[in-house]
Amino acid sequence: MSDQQERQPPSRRIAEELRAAIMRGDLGDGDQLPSERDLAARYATARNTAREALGILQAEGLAQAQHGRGVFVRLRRPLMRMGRDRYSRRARNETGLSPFRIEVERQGRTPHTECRSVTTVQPPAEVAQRLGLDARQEVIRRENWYFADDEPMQVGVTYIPTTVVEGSPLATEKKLGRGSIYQRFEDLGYPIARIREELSARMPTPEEVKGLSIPPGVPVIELLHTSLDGDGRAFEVTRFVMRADVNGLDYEMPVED
Amino acid sequence: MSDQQERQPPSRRIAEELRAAIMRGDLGDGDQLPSERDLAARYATARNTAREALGILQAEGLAQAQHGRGVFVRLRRPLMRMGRDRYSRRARNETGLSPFRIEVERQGRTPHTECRSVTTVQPPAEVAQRLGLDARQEVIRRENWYFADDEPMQVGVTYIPTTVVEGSPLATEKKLGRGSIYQRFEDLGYPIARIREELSARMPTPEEVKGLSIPPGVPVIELLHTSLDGDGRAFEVTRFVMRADVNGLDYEMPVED
DNA sequence: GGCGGCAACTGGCTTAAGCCAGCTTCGATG
DNA sequence: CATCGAAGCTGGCTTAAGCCAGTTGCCGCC
Repeated sequence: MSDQQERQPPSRRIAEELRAAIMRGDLGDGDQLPSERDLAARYATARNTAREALGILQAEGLAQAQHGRGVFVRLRRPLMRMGRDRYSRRARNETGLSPFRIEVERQGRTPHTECRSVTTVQPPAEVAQRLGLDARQEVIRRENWYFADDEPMQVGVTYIPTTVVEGSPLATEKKLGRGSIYQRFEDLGYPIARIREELSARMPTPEEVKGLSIPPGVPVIELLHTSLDGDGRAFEVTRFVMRADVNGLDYEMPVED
Repeated sequence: MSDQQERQPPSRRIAEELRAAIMRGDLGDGDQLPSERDLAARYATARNTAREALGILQAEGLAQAQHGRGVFVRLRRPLMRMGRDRYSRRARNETGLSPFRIEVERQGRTPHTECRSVTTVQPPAEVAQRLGLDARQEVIRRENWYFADDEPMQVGVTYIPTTVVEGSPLATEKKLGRGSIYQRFEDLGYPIARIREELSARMPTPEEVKGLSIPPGVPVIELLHTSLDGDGRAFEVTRFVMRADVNGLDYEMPVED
């Protein structure tokens, strides 16, 4: 044991040894870690100290506890690659699918989307700004949940100026039938030509943990998407919250001069 | 107290009440939370139970403990917006600066970059793949650390095929003098024309926590960047690890057909 | 062979008590 | 007025013990 290790409190030292075992591959995806009681005996320490060590690994996203079963190395999962191409007309025309469905099917899973509400609201300030609206102007708010094999992957809250969707089922209906929302915008005279995507990452709120079934130690990616037509008009803003253990972004694009 | 709250263990209920106070704005950025001992007295509970509650908020990125001082609401900081424009020749020519420096100065802070090593290595598999190399072919590896006002913001490990930088200080020198690495690539016959950026988010490793001074409950954004020239040749791959509390990405781009 | 119950495993969470170490504030002294 | 030391605040961490609740495996019985 190195000098640095010697000075560490036992909970951190135990965590360090378990982490090293995971990193070396001695403990692989899905493998069970020693129990709290087992570690306590093995390291001649209190059960709570061992439990603290396991908690450190969970907070780092390396392990996941299951009540009554044990603590397991968290599975590293293939990420869904969400990219610019998901908005392309070619992708839409070839498959008739929305960007999310394309990617889920690419992974051999069954996509399923659920619109949970359609309301008329005043937009958040950052949304109003991107839509070029006065904050008092109301917009249509659609809340969509995205699943793969019944597993929640992300949630998207879409804001659309009422003028864009007057008379369209987009303004009133949860169920829109098959096809992409962007085909509908095109039919309404708003063909998507440019997008802006602003990304950040943070820890999920308890509501997001619950709604998206996010394991401990897993952050979310927050993606603020703006759609613009050929004239540069923003006609839709969507705030996505994506589980970071199953979602990634993948952009390929020219460098502007 | 609602039925749901009534059934929650005390540590979660205390956390919930503190979280609500933060969300309501009753506790603002930088405000001190009640101490462990104070909460224990107030809720007639054990100090460790109160401590557990504060730990929940730290894990969510809402609070930060300081040894001997207290627990404080974590500051929400303005994000540096890293985007496609950071690679543009116009931005480079107008400022003579690298993309990182442009953004730090935009925030009124002092940028500072430090190359910590230049070595020749065999690339990781995912890097070899993106550079179109056999994994046995060696590449130049440069490790750069990026600071704003002496605060570490991100680290980037750059891989460049040796053929691209033969005879260039890029292959051998830590200090490159003023100007952008992409100007040097242009001078070497590799003008950047396209980029690919693959993004994900995760919790940082202990080494990253230490090196980047990441507060608890703050994830990192991992950005795998590939630079391509006009012929579609990849000439550089950089893996960035960015503190998610101070970095965000911001892309505006045409939708491809 | 299937089913149910029980024992033994597991994690979830609390308690009371304690000691260590960092930081802040206040009072005494020069 | 400045400095230093002590007291009192703070968080870091452990201990021993305990009880609750979920899961699993095994054994007995039908």
